[in-house]
Amino acid sequence: MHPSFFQQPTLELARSLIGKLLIKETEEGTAAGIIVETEAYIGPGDRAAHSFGNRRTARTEVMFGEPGHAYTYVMHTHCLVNVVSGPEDSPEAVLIRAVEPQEGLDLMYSRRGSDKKLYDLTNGPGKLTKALGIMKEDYGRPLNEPPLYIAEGREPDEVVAGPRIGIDNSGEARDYPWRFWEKGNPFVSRMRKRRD
DNA sequence: TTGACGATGACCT
DNA sequence: GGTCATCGTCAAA
Repeated sequence: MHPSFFQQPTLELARSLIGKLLIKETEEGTAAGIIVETEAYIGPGDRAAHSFGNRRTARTEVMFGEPGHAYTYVMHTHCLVNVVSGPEDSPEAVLIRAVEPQEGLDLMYSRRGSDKKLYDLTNGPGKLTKALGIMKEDYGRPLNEPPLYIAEGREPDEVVAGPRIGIDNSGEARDYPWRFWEKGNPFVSRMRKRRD
């Protein structure tokens, strides 16, 4: 995508990313998937964001830079990937939560396990990074050129919004409808129990 | 230097 | 429904 694509407001970008293609090239080969689920994290006023209150650390540093770069983050035994959004000094990002396998299926199976069901390859933020070969070393990489980039995919079906997942300890931010997904797509991650 | 803590996933009952 | 693996990050000591 042209760099200007990433300059739209974070919530619009999160919605616009649905249907786009996320591609990772490695020595093993290329793997790519259509983005079907995202979540927006708008630092300054979002308790669920790592950059809440403009918190600036080595980890959140990339979010303070230009949009369109990768923010990778290690969670337990997994790596998650975000698209940095918002202008410079606005620490915002969009988490890629799920993709639909598009290219490099053999690679995905070898990385995730050949016994896996197709839908289980990439239907979660930690799963898709492993399937595509995205690692913490991708931190800060520009997303408009190889080896990690986003390109036109297909026109998504109906895109709907709802509360984000896995942030139950984030106060009022827990209920913000900042999660977007393609309605009915079988590769969207499963709903988790929420405290209500 | 240390310890508490996850934007998760796999596996078990 | 629940447990736990396993490690980088960050703030406090």
